[in-house]
Amino acid sequence: MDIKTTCLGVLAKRSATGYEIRKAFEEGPFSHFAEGGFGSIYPALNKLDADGLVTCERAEQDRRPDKKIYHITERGRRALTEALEEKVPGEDKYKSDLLFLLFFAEDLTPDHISIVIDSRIAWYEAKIAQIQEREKPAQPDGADLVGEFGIAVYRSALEFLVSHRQAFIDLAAADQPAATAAE
Amino acid sequence: MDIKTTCLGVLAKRSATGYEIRKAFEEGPFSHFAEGGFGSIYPALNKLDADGLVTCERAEQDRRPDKKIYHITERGRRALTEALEEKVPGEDKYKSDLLFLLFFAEDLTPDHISIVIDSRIAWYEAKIAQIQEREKPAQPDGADLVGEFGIAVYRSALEFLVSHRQAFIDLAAADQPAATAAE
DNA sequence: GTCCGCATGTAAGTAGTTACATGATTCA
DNA sequence: TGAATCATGTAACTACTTACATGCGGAC
Repeated sequence: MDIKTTCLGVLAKRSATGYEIRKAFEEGPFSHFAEGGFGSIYPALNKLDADGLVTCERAEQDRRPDKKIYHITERGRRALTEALEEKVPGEDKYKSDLLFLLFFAEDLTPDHISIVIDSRIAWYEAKIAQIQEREKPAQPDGADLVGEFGIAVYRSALEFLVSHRQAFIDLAAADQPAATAAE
Repeated sequence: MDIKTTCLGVLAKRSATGYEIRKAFEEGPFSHFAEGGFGSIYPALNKLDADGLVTCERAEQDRRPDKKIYHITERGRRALTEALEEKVPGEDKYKSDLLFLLFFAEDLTPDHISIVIDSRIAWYEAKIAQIQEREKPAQPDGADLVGEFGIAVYRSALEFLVSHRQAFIDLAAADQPAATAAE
């Protein structure tokens, strides 16, 4: 999804400033599939405004620069559903730097492999905890179900890493006899 | 990973032409985390050649245009390991269009949701089957372990979709009483 | 006789990242 | 006094995608 659509997605849930949209990309439930810095968010909001998909409300603040609170319009909502319905997302490339790296485990040092795997394990644990923090309502909505999806996938990745950690390290150790002997 | 590094990754496993690299991105074990069309592969190979990270062997062919078979050099191998060791991949954004779409299940039609979920289920099944086709050696290498990782993750995503398919469809149906009534 | 696979490339365009620029407030 | 948070933006750059250009061979 492009940055305009993801901004529209955040605004469909609640009105927000560019700054808040960025926080949503970093922390909230959007952090699992959206990203983007100020350099892409602000131009995107300006374009959405020009296209009439959002409106901009200027809010003066005490001893702070003005906020620009963006609200989604009816046309914006329609544009979002159209963007979502227009294509069936056929696949998700992992495009995972971790898998790419582990693919070449034989060519790396055991040290580096263990650092990488351990930090990823910690990251998965933190992510799962973060999603679980939000209490589940009796009647879950799309966001809740997507959160459960995330937990299921993160958990299986986490378990795999925990159980295969040593195997990857052994691979790295086995293929570097020269380096090990030299030191 | 950028296109130059992924090309280098393919060439680290075996020498190949630009055309074959693209096939590797589409079919082989690289298809899980690498992608790129001719428009990015050929310029990347030229740059790698200019930088001395690969060499280019011209192979004449019977009644066909010349092939350019690229081989990785020692410097290329070093550049690859350096690229892999230089940063610890801290996270993997799903950047998943599917999750983004399901997040807004309430705003979509039950029909669209079911099409999307069913096609994704079929895709996961095909992917898992494709990875399992390669027979496992007694002594698995990085590529084999990464394949198992992929299967574990795909399988948990698949199971989640199968078991929550109806819940997503119900969400879409529940929030569109006006549309349903109007028709 | 038309489409698919093999084979390589360029040019124009899109999208997004990174770095820069500004400035007040609050907390340690 | 220095860093972090709030707050918005621009300019330059990087990287990749899409469309175009060319052409033979083989299968249906």
